[in-house]
Amino acid sequence: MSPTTTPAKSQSHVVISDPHPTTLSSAKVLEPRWERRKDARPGELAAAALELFIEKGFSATRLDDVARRAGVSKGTLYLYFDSKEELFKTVISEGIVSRIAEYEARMCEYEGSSADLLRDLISTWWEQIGATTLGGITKLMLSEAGNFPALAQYYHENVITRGMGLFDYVVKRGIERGEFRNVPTEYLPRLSAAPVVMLMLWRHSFDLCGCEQIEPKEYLALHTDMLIHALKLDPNQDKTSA
Amino acid sequence: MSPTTTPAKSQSHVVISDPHPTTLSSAKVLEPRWERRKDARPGELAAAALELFIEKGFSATRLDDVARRAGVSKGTLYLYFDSKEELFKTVISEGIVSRIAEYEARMCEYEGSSADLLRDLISTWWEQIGATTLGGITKLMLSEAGNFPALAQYYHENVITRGMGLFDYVVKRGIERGEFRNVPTEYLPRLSAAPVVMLMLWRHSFDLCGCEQIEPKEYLALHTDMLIHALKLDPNQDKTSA
Amino acid sequence: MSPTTTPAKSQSHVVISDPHPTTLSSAKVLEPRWERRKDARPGELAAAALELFIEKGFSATRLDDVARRAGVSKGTLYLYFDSKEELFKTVISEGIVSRIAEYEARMCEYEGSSADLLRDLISTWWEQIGATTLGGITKLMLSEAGNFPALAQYYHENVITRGMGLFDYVVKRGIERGEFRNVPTEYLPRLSAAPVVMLMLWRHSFDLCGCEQIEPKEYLALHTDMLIHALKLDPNQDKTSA
Amino acid sequence: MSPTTTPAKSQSHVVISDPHPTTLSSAKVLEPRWERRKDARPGELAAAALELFIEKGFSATRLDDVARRAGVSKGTLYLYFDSKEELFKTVISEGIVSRIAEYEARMCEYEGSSADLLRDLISTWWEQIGATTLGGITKLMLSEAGNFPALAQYYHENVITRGMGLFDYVVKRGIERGEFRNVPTEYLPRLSAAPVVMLMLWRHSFDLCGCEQIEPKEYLALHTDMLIHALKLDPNQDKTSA
DNA sequence: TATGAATGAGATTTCATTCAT
DNA sequence: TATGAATGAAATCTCATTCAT
Repeated sequence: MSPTTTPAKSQSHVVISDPHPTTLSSAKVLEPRWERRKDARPGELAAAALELFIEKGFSATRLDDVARRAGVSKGTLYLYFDSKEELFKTVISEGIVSRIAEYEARMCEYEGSSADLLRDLISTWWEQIGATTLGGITKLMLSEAGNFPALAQYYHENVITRGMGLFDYVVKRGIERGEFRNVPTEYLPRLSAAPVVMLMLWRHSFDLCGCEQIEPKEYLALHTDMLIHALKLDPNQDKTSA
Repeated sequence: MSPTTTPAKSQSHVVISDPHPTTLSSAKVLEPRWERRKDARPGELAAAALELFIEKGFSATRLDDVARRAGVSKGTLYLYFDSKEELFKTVISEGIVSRIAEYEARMCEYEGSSADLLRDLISTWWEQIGATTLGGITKLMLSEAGNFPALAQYYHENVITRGMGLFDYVVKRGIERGEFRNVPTEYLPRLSAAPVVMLMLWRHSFDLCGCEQIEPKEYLALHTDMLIHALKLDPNQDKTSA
Repeated sequence: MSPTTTPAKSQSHVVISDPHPTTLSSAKVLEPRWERRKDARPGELAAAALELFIEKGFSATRLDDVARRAGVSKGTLYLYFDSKEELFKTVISEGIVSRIAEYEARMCEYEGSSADLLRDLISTWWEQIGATTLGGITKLMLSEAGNFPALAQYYHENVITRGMGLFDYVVKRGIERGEFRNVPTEYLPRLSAAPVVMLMLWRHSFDLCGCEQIEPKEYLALHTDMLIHALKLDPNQDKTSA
Repeated sequence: MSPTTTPAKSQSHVVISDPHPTTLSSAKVLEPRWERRKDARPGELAAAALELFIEKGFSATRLDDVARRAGVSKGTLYLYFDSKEELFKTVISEGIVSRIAEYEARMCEYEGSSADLLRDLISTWWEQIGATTLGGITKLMLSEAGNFPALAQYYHENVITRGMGLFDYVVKRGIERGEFRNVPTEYLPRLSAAPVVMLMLWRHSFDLCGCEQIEPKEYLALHTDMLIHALKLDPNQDKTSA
């Protein structure tokens, strides 16, 4: 369901169709204000829903609240979404508007050192993904994976795997080019990403309760430093260790 | 509410009482019918509830299901817990029966190298915490932090902070004893723990949907290796880098 | 149901079974204390139930509370009463241990003036009935009349009517003996009794909420005075007025 | 919550708002099906609830029944009232829309004899209050005073006290103008009102069970006559008696 | 398109009643 | 006789969904 098309109800396949990235992430659209923004509606609704789903979880979110936050009546929701579950699926799939693709492209052209590429990846990821709505979606999906296995699988394939792919590309590039130690690469992307993901989750959970705040800049800087250190070639040998 | 004491209702405060983690494990009993009365009950109920809360989340779990899984009637739940929310709180605080304390003690006496201690910590943590119910509780608490801020705060103070404390101890020990690089330690424990926590979360979310399985042994071995590598002293200089 | 006979079960008329008369009016019995008072049980239970029914009404009273107040377990109630409703009926019928009969007898022998007899009736009634449990029962029965019509009817016949009968006797005696004005007597007893009844009700309702307290002595004194005044013969005529 | 305003929920305070007594009268509407939506709703619901509360008491009344009697679904009740208790409070406070105020005004202007004023008060009271819903509310409140002390207090202050005030005014007026005996006035209003109140209660309790019916006209006529007689000056003396 | 009153299925909670001990 | 854990039917309350306007 694209926000720029007519509201097409009841999408076909189990999950997700047609992600049109631009809209979900930024719900406030930039029309001339004199005109009651018409087609922005579904996007606004989804945005409101997403916020609440992230805050409270799927079940605990009432459509009443979604409607109120979106500033419409409850009935209006049903003009655009067949059911609460449909809304959820839409919200998730809409959210998957990956800059991942953009970044994939950018990476291929990169010519600097792999360490620098890794640095860039981590900081860019945080800025483009972790700190945006996508961070919340990940937390949401993680919480609801048990209740929406198909959706979770879809999310895994389309977001997680591709996200990991970015890391995979960098570390393999580094190893192949002799810049990094030759560590086993199966879990390396996950390990590289774990702290970034944790930061995303933290921000949408304990951080909210006035618990300990994490300073992303410093936290990620240290992570990057450690990671590169860990991948650095052993100075007095060209073998790897384990 | 300890499973071995008399069922005391309405303990609204969140307190760790009498940790008997074993009771939170298996709820399925294979009696003939409905004749049994003991005071293993509260523990059984809590165990059943915990399982479901972890699987489906708090709101999505119906008390009907909890009762069914525990093999009792719905009314019985109210014999031991004032409300669903109370049940949730109990389940969380009961679960926090940390081996953490045990491990804290053990660590102080440790005399080997800090690298070995770190290795030990990570593998022990996984075995004693990550792979047990506590792992699920963490996922649950992360999901519900927004809905139960007080409980989340409590959990943060009593579980997360102390868990991080273990890592804190080890890395500081290593640095002080000149075994590790002198990296800034503020976020070091988090970074060291992040991959372990991610593994816990994974197991209770995407792992369930038949997504990619992670082999804890190997995953953690790599993490440990990388971490120690990252902390290793730079061989031919006494300075640190950043 | 006489209070002085042996507990005869299953009396004839529509309602009521199993009254254990001796006990209800005074629950604390006078056995040797060394022996666990056995047969006092049902009476104690009924007494506890009565108190609560009066305070909270029938539906709002939980058997749990009755048991607690009587100091027994809930199950015990069922050893003596078939159901909550049965308990209610018993409590009502037990309560009807009328001093009315005694007073009826006393009245017949009275030889003084009818005004004095009226004075005596009012003050005695208050002391013997209004101020005792019977007052509460009246309030209870009035509240529950809609839910227990048969019982209400029974109560009407056996308590209210006979109580009114006392007043009826007095006023008719006064008129017949030329002491009182010849007013129509159909509603005279009710009118004479109304203030006394209101006092009973008040004590078991608004009085409890810290509202205005009524001083029975003075209140009833004024009532008596007014009543006698109202019945006094017109001084300068031997006819009646209307 | 006034029946003519928008249904505002959660007015926990007990306030007299916008008395439209007429709306509390007939709940039975004879529509074809379930198509009607207006804002006569809250009034209809309250009316249905009141009837049942009076008949059966608060606890014994099921919201199911209220809904059925009002011809709506159970859920609809919660559109207008936060809880059963809130409904109760609303019903009580709504009911208190006293003609008392009107009568207070009328009384001040009265110029006839105090005896006539008293006559008028009694008959008017019966017609305007006793015979209307307010009579039932009094019975209800008396029954539930123990369970809703705050509400009872409120009722006492706003209804009972003011009602008594009417009688107070008349008898004091009579005494001051030398028309009545100089009796102590503290309890005089209560005594004057007691028979009228009893009549109200009777109608909503024993009267329903096919017990003895009371003919209001005659009953009240006698009461009035007696009362005036009792207050009449002693003819051949200017002193009072006691 | 948009509303929001109304619905009804289903959730949580209560409590009279039972029954093994 | 007495207990109190357990039950299950029924009550209160919630909320996704519908539909007349």
